[in-house]
Amino acid sequence: MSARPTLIHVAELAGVSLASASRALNGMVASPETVAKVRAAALSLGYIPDATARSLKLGHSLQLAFAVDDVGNPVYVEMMRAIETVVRGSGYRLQVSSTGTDPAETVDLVRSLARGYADGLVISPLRVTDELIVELKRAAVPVVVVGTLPDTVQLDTVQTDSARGVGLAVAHLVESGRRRIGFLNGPLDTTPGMSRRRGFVEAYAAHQLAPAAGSVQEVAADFTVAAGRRAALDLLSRHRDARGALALDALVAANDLLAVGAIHAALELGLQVPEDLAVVGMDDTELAGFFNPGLTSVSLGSAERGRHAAELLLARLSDPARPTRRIVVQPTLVVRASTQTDPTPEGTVR
Amino acid sequence: MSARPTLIHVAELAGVSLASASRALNGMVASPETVAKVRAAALSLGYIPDATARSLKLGHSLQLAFAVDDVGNPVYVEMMRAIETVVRGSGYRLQVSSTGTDPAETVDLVRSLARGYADGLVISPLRVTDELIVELKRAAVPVVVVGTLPDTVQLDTVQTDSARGVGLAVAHLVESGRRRIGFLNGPLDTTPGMSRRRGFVEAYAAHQLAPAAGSVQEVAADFTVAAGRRAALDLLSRHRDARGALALDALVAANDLLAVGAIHAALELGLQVPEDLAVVGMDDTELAGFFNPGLTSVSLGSAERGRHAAELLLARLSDPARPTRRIVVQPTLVVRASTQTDPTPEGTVR
DNA sequence: CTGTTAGCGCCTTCAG
DNA sequence: CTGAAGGCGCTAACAG
Repeated sequence: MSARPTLIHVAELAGVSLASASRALNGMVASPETVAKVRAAALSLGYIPDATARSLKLGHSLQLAFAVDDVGNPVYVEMMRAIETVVRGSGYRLQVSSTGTDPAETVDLVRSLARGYADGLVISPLRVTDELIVELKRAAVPVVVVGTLPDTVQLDTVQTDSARGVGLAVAHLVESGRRRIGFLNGPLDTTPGMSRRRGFVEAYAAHQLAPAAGSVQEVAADFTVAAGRRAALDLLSRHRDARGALALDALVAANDLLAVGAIHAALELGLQVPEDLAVVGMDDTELAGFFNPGLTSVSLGSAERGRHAAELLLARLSDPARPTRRIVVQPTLVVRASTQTDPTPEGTVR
Repeated sequence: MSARPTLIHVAELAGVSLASASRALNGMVASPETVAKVRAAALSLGYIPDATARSLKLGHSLQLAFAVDDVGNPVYVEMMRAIETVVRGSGYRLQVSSTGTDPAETVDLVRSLARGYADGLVISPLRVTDELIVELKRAAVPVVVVGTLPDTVQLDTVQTDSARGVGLAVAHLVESGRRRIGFLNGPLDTTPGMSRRRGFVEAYAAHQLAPAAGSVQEVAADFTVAAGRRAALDLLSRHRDARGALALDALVAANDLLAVGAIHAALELGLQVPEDLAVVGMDDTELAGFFNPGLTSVSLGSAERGRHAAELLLARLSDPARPTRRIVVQPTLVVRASTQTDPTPEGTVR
């Protein structure tokens, strides 16, 4: 393999100058025969323009980035699809980065991404550290945050009221006749974990639910099915008496993955869902619709949030001076079989 | 906002030369006081080095790319995690691109990605067109393909024998006493679709299964749950007589997503899984383990394939001249509740 | 240890 | 319509 051909080689082979070659390939003014010669030369050499050099010269890369903690979570996949739908056609390409749970990694990623590799960034961080905020603000390219930030931070933001979402879940369970409601949360050092906990505590008080013996709250190690199963196993065994009777009749999980883990745990313990234990998830991901039993879930409008985020980013890209916006998407409840004991489960598959 | 500070501004403010500023920031030889001055200047200006310029000069970006048709498919998530595990620590960062089903998009992506934005690429394409192969071969950076390529193509490759995988599934069902086995495939213009079909036809012949009335094969529109449900609905209704009796007692699905869709369809029709219909998936994704009922699935070693792909890529990066390798990962069967009528379903959650 | 200089590959005025 | 020349921001020789 010889070295990659550059525009110089193409120009030489075509017998024209570098400038003419560039113009010919980019559709600028050039005589038809020059275009033909240059095209032929480029083809025979297998010439591909260097994106890096192009970006440096042009000042943009036509790439946008979407950064999340865990692409394995379907909620981010839905967001990504929505973002991509908006972005496509505007000439940008989207690339996804999975940052992992380490906040330092996220900061690191933002730093490098936001300086050259992408023209804009949508980020949905689980853990918002001060350092991350600093980095987000000084990023060289526009950043849109999907999630909650301190009010003082001036950044385009799309958020949801997940505390209210938990409230919807609890209210639905209370209406369905459940009173001994447990809460399966994710890590408390995350923004979603914090706000969901607040939502649960408030709802618990509002409905005057009596605290059971032992805490009805359990914190999973992360927002995954495996962690949800383990935490649910702990929570459920803690609330079982010697005869195996369960002191809990419902569970609100902080997201669908945890909810699925919880259902799995319940089934392992020989419990029936929803008869013995009703389960509500959050995010209303595709998973909720096709799981068995169908999972009642609080939609946090992930697709809508993604769409808004992409639109905000595009808008800022075309007008860097526009005032920052903060969009709030309201949660809605989607009822399925996991909380319905009557015989008509809503076999919806979307 | 003023223009972004460059290294020149830092150097000026620190009262040193451009070169010294560069050296000071990159930890090259420099006097302690120079380092201090430059650091201070950089900090006060909020200087961030331009990644594009750096890449152009250095000739590499320290970024690797993983391109798949649909990041929504958990099999790719597992591959990605494995790749990331290998790549991390070698100094590269991984970015993911979801190309969508359009082969032209994929070609386009390879073209741009493989010229500047990344130093290497792992790609797992569903549809391998001649044009894609051409593009893969002429890519300016090393490419590793996860999937099957024509034998003549000289590229590092990691593949699996999915035809044999289908064979394992059919054999298991036959051993479990099933004889009227249907096949739920993905699109036939995809590499996996083609090879799985071959596997099914061969297995069908090998076990001397009698063809039922009407085709026992059905092709879903794509490899998703929704498409699987729809196709399964078609297939199952076609094999039901007027009294509702099912002429099929088992289904092999081309991946876990289709299998889940099929189970959903079966339940909608009032069938019991596995009593009325046993279902086998492929890929043995996390989904298979926590679905209800647990999904028997043929593992195609997605994590292992990802690991191999990453290692091949790293190896080629450090030695571009090494001979190309072709690694084959063998499928294995993982039995769970969806094919077991006896009362001990293997509630495994991994 | 430091400053000067020459590019990385490309696009784009500016003259011709 | 074409060619020559000047950078985009950075790093790596090369002298001093």
